[in-house]
Amino acid sequence: MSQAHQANTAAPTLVAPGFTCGLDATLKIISGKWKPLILYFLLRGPTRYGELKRAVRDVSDKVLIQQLKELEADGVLRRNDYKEVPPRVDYTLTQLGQSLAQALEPLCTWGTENMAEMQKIFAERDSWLREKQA
Amino acid sequence: MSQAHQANTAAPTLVAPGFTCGLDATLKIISGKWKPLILYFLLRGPTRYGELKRAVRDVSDKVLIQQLKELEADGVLRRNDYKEVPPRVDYTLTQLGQSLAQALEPLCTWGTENMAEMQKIFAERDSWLREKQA
DNA sequence: CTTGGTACTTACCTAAAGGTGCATACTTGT
DNA sequence: ACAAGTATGCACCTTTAGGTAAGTACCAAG
Repeated sequence: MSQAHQANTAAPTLVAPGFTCGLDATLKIISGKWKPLILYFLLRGPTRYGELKRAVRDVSDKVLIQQLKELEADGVLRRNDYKEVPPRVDYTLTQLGQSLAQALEPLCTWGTENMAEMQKIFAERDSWLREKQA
Repeated sequence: MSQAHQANTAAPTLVAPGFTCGLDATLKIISGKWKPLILYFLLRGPTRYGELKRAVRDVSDKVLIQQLKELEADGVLRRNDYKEVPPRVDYTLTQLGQSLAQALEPLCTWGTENMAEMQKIFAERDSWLREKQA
């Protein structure tokens, strides 16, 4: 019975025994408050930093830059520095990134299609939480 | 703090002006370390709490319960309490939840298909970060 | 009669994600 | 001359999501 205390030392088996499927791997990449938005937005094509920042509303410079770097390190996007004098930089999806961003589309669609439902739910959620907390 | 820029109609337009599409709404629901996994796993059908906990490896009771509650509040899953004496409870996707979970499949597929690439990348990432930090 | 399994709850704590604000180096517009 | 826009870097701070460890009520098995 005593299941040999498997040293659970973060053995990076990526695919956990049986269940987790590839979702795990994907989540490791898109987890970050703005990453999905960034990726999805980049589907529109090369985008300058400033555009991106204006598009992803309410993101701070620090975090935007940071997440862009991580996404770059993860090989889903590429940074293009034109080394011009007022800095000019833009970001593009790699092949990998494009397929990833496309995989996000159903989520976007779902959100759009259920927008109405969502609004109701987000309203109800408050009262629901309050009940439970009281 | 007061982003008084937009004195818009008090109605939170969910879809930010122009860009954000439904992805925003979706992200509000699936953001949570284990939520996508939970949803995706529930595609297999009604699942007891214990099963879920064993399936979603390394999640703690507190958080699992918590995320289940939130997902329930968000109307994507339903909790079934059989009110039996050793507690028996299971969780099922609602119609809404099912469509959401299905929208997650491409992500799962993507992760699976690019598993190899991911492994390389996760390895490289470390050295990449170290370089940049040094 | 102690242990284990069921499905939770609660109090407490920590790591990390994200936000704020300042600085940079250069150019264009007023 | 000075503000503004360009794309960042950095120090600092707050929030919070998530983890830990304990307890609950009940039953079955050893």
